[in-house]
Amino acid sequence: MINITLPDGSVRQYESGVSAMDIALSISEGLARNVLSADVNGETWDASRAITTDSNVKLNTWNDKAGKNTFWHSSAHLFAEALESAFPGAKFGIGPAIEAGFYYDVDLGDRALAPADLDKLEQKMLDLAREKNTFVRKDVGKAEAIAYFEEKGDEYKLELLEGLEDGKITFYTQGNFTDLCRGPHIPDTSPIKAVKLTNIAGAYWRGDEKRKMMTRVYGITFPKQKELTEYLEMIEEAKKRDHRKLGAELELFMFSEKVGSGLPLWLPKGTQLRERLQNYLREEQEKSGYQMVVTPHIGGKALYETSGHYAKYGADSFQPIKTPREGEEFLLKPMNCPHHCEIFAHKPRSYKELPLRIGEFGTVYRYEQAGELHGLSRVRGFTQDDAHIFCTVDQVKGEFLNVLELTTKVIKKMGFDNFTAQISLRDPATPEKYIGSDENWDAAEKAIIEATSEVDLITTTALGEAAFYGPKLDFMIKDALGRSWQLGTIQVDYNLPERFQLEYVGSDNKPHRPVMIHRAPFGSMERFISILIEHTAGKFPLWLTPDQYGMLPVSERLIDYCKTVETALKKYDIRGFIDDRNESLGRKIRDTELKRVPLMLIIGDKEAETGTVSVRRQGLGDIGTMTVAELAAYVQNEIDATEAQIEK
RNA sequence: GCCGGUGUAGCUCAGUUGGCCAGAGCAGCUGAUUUGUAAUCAGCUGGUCGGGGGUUCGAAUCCCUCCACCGGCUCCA
Repeated sequence: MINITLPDGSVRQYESGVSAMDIALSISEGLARNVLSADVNGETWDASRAITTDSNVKLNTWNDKAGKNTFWHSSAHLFAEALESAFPGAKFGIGPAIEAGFYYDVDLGDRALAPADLDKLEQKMLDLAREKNTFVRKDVGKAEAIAYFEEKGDEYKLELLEGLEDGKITFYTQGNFTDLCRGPHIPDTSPIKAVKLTNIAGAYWRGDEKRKMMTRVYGITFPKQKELTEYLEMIEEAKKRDHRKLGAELELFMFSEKVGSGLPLWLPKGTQLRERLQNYLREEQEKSGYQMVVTPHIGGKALYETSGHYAKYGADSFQPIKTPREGEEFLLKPMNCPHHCEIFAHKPRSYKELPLRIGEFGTVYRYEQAGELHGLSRVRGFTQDDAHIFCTVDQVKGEFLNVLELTTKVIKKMGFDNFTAQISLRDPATPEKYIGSDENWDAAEKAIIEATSEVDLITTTALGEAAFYGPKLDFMIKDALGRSWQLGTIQVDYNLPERFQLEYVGSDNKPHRPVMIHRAPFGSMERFISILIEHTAGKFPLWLTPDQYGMLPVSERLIDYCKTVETALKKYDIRGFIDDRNESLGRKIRDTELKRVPLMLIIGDKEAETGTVSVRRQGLGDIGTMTVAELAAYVQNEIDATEAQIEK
């Protein structure tokens, strides 16, 4: 008998060789029907695989991430089976599960896959799924595995086999398809009830552009048709919210071929939004002890030689700007840190000044590859909500706490409630890859871990993801559609203080090297706004939106009254515009609704006589007649409610 | 940067077996209308068909090349 420990801590006894499926059956038949795979001592296994030692077992269903992964990976095999039956002789690369669904890289030789083929393949997958074929795991020797794929003529699988150790190779077979695969898989194909092949794209074999371009087919599957429908609706909604589309419609920003790709031009509405956001961040940072600075958009080449960036990135960056005088060269600044280092270095610093927090909305330019550019999320010129904190090793933890508190607050204020972070540490196996002393690294890593554990923040830890110059923390948020986005970072840096020979005088009257912390909670204004647009679908919070109201007179003769209301609202810091076009009220409402202006103030003779406005809320409709003072209270109340939300 | 796709008016889109002056709706302008909770009516303006080169009697349509954008790949100090 062996002891099986379940996630709730309960321990049950079973015969050795029991499978996760058997365990599920012993609990309930319903559970057994839903089991897709099981985590056995932290490793995901087939539900049918025999367990022979005392183990911790967690049963994975569709509701678990691991369950979905198993489901989608098995779906990739099902796709491969369908593809092979339609295109005999197809060769297969890799076919993993991804965040949403799966893909499979295939080589069809001279044949091409057309979108019309996808419909047929989806149907074929459903037909095969209904056959309820079991996924059969088989251990194979390396020689046998090689013989199988040589016979099949699949050089990709042969190449994958080269990297695998004899004795650890497994095949999985379902129906007529056998694949080299570590597994695990779902018990059989029958739970796959809804299939959508979403996209065909090119992808290099092993991500190497010198190697063959394969055809990558993306797909997603579900145990219920309804879930597929919902997923497709979500994709549609995402398309509607695309910040590139909304940015153009709401006249927030534009691009010009003449100005250059990846260089956004901010239009008046977008500028209002962005400045309001910056002002808010600036105020919050000043409250947290930051001092704002402004530095130029270019810097002498020597600055980047000192920082080391020129050696590392110079060739792939915007090339130096030359002056009429011989030999002078400047670079567009790709980051603000060297400038801030110079600010630190401009006078002798005392330990009493630390932590010294230098902040800047610093515009930087990076020559991103042409194919990388994407709306506002990936651009060549952008503004970081940047700051550099110069402090002692002992102060690192406190500064992390300070930044975490600040970031949490501003992210909440923007209306995001799903906020997490990833801690990136050294890979302990390769200490030679990192600069800085072990003691400093240990202290900083410990400080980050402690700081994150002291605040209410869900974190994951990734070993080996640290930069060579220090550990870091990356912020992630989920938007209204459940999509994850990476925002900014906090990064400890031992490198630049060294390179710039930065020093402060300690209480011992001796020079010491400060630690530098880079931090940009949003990452960049551009990228953050792109996320905010998609999160809110262009319906920005009342405090932030460019126009809070549109005033819509029923007739042109009411424009004078509108102007008196406008003046009155200005006194309450409520902003908006008067739609004085000679158009019907219906037309004005429609246009204002589409512009996502939150409040429509409808002005007719009744309102003019009684000194009121009739208020319509975007997306909701008429919410009643108010005086200016009542409207001001309504607006203030909503803004205060946002603040109250943050305090929670 | 690589693979594939797309590029016609400010926007959304018609228009290719190569053939009269390249079309529509919306937007814009002008006029009429003075409007009560999601599009008032009429007239008018607007395009070197992404740029350049070529084939042809003739090119939006065929070829070459460059650019931009889209979907991926790789990359992201």
